[in-house]
Amino acid sequence: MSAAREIIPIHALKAVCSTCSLQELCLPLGLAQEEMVQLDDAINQRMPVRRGEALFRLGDAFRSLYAVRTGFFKTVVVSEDGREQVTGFHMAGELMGLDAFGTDQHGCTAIALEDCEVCELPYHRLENLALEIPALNRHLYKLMSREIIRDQGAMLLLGNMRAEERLAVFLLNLSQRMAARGFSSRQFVLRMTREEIGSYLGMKLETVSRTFSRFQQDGWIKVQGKQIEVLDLAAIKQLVSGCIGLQH
Amino acid sequence: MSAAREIIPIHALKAVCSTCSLQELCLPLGLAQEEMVQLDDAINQRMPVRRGEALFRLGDAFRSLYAVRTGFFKTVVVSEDGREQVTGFHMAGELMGLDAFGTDQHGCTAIALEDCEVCELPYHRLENLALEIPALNRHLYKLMSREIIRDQGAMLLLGNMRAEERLAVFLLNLSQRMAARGFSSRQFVLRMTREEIGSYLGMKLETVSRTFSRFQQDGWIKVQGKQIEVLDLAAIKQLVSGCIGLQH
DNA sequence: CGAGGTCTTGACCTCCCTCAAGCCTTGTGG
DNA sequence: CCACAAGGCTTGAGGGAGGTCAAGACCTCG
Repeated sequence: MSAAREIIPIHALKAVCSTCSLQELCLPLGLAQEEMVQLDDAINQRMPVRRGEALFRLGDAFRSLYAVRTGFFKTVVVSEDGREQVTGFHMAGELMGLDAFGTDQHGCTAIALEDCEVCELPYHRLENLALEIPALNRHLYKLMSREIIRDQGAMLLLGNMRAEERLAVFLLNLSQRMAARGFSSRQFVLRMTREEIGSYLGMKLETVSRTFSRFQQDGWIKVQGKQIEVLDLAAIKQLVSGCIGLQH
Repeated sequence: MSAAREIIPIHALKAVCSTCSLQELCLPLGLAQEEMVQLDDAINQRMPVRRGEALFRLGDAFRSLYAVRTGFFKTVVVSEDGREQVTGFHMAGELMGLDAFGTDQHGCTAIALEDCEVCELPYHRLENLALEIPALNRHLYKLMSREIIRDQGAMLLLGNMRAEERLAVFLLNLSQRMAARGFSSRQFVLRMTREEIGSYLGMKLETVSRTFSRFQQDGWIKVQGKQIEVLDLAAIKQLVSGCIGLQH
């Protein structure tokens, strides 16, 4: 955790929102050009995080939000008796730490599933800037409420749906998020293990594996370890139709 | 709970935070006296909502947050195929609508489980006031992040815990929230049906009923329909120990 | 007082978990 | 560069928690 924070990029480039390719997906969405330049000043340079490292941990003092620039994170909540629940997977342009925004402690742990880069958004600067730029303040509200809605979708998924449906929702969601970032929506690599998928979806890793196999037998997908190819999107959508699922 | 309703002053005035008995639980928490008076101006008079009525519905234009003054609400998300997931129960001092804050549409439906009164907090006034009062703005952030954490606790509950544990967490949580409002933590009336409890906890109403019966056989609680008496709090806590659960 | 909603309880069944064995992939050190 | 270890994945067999279906009791409210 502390390791990550101390590493400084080699040619300390400052990340700038105003030229970032992710601006349509990330914090600056909807800001005017001049406001975005103000935001640039409030953001710390790109920080690398190595695979397996924690960006922050549950209970850490909350100082900053983080935006994923490249790579893939999971966030987890751990109960006292050691049960771990994955609460989300996060890719480029998505913010982490909103569950602690305005408080003094992080409410979950964020772990890099591959080598990543993040932008750091120090809270006090962001707060001050938000008070000056109403559009930014409103956008922060919006991002947080979107997170609430996402979590409520996850509750519906965990509370009401069967293993097949859960995994279908998961695949569809991932596929859509890949597409939104300009990657193929039909072929992608899972960055997380079966166990992590299972934890997120409330099922055991064996059930995840079996369900993948069944989807493959049905000709819906092709699975080769972490490599997924979607063959019959319509069939998967059919299964999920009527579910609310995991909008991100 | 119904007792609370009778406390209402007869000369129905404009709701004012600065004199409200719920201020410690509600929006004004942490504001200075003068700031609270400003907040008074931004709040609409008490609105009654009849049992069974919707305060707002999923998809409705978002115009206001609502604070429960008296009574009891559920919020639900309904998927297209009609599956209903209860996402929360809300009692005096708790805000509803945060999942839509800063957006233009409500993300869930809020239904009164008994005759209720709410305070309406129009968004545009709240937003303007928040830009003037940093403490209020920060408190709004905090309320939203608390909601996110609460939902993540629910995810852990739905994803990892067995029926017994879920119901124990539910009872404990309710008991604590009653206590925080000055009601008995040992005896209370469930305002929701078994089916609604089940929906919230991701189990069927029969399982809720059976689990209540088992708790009663074990001497942990006494159940008479909706009337619950907690007999052995320690045993229930024991069952829940190590779980994160549903902080509110 | 009766009707409809709510709750309890029983019997049965199914989906998913558990346990186990073996294979595959990845990374590391000789 | 290969070998081996360790973690990750798949698949099978069996069992159990909770779902489903059904019947009847109990409220509660018009």
